[in-house]
Amino acid sequence: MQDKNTELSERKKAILKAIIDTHINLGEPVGSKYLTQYKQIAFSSATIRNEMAELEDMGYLEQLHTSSGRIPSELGYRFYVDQLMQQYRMTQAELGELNKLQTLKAAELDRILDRATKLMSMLTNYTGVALKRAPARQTVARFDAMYLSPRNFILVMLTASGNVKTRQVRLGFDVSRDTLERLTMVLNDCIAGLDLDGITLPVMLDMQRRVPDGERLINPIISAIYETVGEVDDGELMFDGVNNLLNYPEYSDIDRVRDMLGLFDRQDDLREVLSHDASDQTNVYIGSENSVEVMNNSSLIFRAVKSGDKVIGAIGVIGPRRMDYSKVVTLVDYMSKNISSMLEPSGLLGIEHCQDEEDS
Amino acid sequence: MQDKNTELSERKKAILKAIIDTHINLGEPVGSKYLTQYKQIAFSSATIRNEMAELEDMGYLEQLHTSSGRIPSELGYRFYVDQLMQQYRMTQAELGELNKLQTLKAAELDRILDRATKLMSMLTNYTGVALKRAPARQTVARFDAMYLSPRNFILVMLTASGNVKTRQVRLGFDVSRDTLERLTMVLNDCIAGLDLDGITLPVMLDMQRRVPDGERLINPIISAIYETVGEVDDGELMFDGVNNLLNYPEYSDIDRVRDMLGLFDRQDDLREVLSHDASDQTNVYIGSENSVEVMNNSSLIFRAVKSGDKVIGAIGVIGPRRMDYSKVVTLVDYMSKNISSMLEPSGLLGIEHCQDEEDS
DNA sequence: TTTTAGCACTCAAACAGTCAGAGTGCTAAA
DNA sequence: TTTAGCACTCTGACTGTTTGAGTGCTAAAA
Repeated sequence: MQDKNTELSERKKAILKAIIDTHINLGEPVGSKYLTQYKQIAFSSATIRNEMAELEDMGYLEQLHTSSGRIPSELGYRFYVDQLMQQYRMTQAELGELNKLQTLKAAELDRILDRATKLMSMLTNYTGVALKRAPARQTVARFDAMYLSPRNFILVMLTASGNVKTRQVRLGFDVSRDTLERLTMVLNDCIAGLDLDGITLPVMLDMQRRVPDGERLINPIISAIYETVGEVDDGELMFDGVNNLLNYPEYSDIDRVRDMLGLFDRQDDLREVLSHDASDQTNVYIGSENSVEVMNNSSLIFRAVKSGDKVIGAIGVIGPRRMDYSKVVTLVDYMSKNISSMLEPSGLLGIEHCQDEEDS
Repeated sequence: MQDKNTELSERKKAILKAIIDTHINLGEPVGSKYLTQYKQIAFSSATIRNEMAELEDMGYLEQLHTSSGRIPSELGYRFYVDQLMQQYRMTQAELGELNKLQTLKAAELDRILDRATKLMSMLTNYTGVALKRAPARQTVARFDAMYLSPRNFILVMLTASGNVKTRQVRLGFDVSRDTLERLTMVLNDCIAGLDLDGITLPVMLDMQRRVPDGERLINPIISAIYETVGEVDDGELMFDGVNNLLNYPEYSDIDRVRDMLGLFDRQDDLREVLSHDASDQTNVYIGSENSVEVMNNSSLIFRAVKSGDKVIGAIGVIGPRRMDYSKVVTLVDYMSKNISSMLEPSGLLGIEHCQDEEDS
């Protein structure tokens, strides 16, 4: 066992890099003989073998059994990501696809992230993920109502974070257009800006007094609001291209597939990870560096998406441990910056003191 | 080969039923000896063997190899579903879960179907699917706008089919509240009720004249409308519990899993099937009765969901061919009727001649 | 001192052979 | 018409063998 502090020699680095590069490509253990074809490594297989043995002692490589080639260990991948891999150069086609996102410049964040996720999965052939963060507390900033018929209307709610939620309300009795208008006014007046706990009995009684038919009307409205806004909303998780993973032999085991599908189904683990970073860098979690157990054989690369200084989400890619780190890091980087630049802070949360101005 | 027209003897029916019941339970070929434990079949294994051989000749059973037990053929399942299986009795727990859906009585169809899908997958342990049909032509019945800031507002569109779509619009210049109000009025006046092809140049020019700042304002608005309403919308497909399927040995083959995930990913095949039935009955597609090739080893049970006479969607379950038909048919039946009854026609599409009344 | 050729060694994967067990079809007796 | 019994078939589990890829080590070459 050699001293860990020893810097790796250039030759060792070259060999390690070559091993990881080919393993990422082919997915199989790499043997000493195979490496002789690289012109950067002009030595016999025997020499390479010695180096490989040392690299294994140092913890950068692993062997499945005595007579198999080597595969990179997590430490190996880590070193590769930190120091070895070369900058990926995006193709024109890739740049073109990525820049298409600009078309959605004026659209909602949901839509942007959704498209971005699809794009990432398409360009990388892994699974694209994105998280839209939920604000700490959901409050409705503004109410509006759309009259349909005497017993039907649509309640439109704009949350403080700039989301729009709608909810159809059906009543057992008739309501006039005027009443509806009055209702919107009172809602904006009394409970806009309050979080759900703020809607106390006195508030409700007050509203009931101020709206015609209030005794019958207010209660169903409030519960509609509760249902819609109060939905457990820890942030929306999106993903695309889960079945891309099935093309990699790493996921040919049915249990692995079950694990991954479960991960995407339950969502909470991923959400936890993705929302737990506000830094201005691209995170690379290799295998078990991630605390989520079912991801121990996968890697996750993601980066926060910001609007100004505010983290409003994250976008990333999940794939096998032997992922094309160079390419994925570059793409995630570019994509995240791209989206962030699309979201000038004035745009998305630009609700200007709407409450004060509202009342007639 | 016996005459197919011959009615099956009672004994044959009992044996066939027993075979299918146990195969559905255990998932393995059923042998003659195993069947002797049923008290309804009080014969020796030799007798049963003879009957089984005949049932195979008649096409109801199949054998994987000479010395294996029998499994039901598609014809066998068909006969079972049509004549043999007994009525499933829902448990109290199941009924309770199903009836919980009533809480959403006043909610949108999306929400109802989404919950219903989850419920179906949960109760059956297969995959629940639902389709919300798209109307023949998407038109916006009503516009509304919510002012956020001088350069930001939210456009709320109510489609003719009762859906609400929202779209944030960000402008490069300031717009006043009054202008926005005027804009809504003009939109409702000029293009509400029109389908997208109806928005011709003259119409747009007219609108530009009638709104302050119209030359700059109308164009981005129209393209926002196009983008939002014109999205390819063949009906929304939802599903839940895809990974339930992984628990069945039928799907332990990675290619099968890939096929199924692809089916849910592409959506169009399923959408095609689910939207192609307006009957008042529960459809049972066994294996290759379904034209979708990747579903040849699965079964699909679904039923249209109606609002009055109008078919507005469908709900169903996908599972392995040896599905618990009795249970699933009963649940799908109940669920579909339940939802249909929640949607009195007056409720969901109850927009009453809104266009005429609108103008000031 | 470093590199390399060569050789013995190890292990997985593919293949063939054997065996037990489950289930069958058929025949002859009940 | 039913059934006991037997010969037969096929799968799956297990074993042993072979092949080939790749290794570590040693001794010679550079």
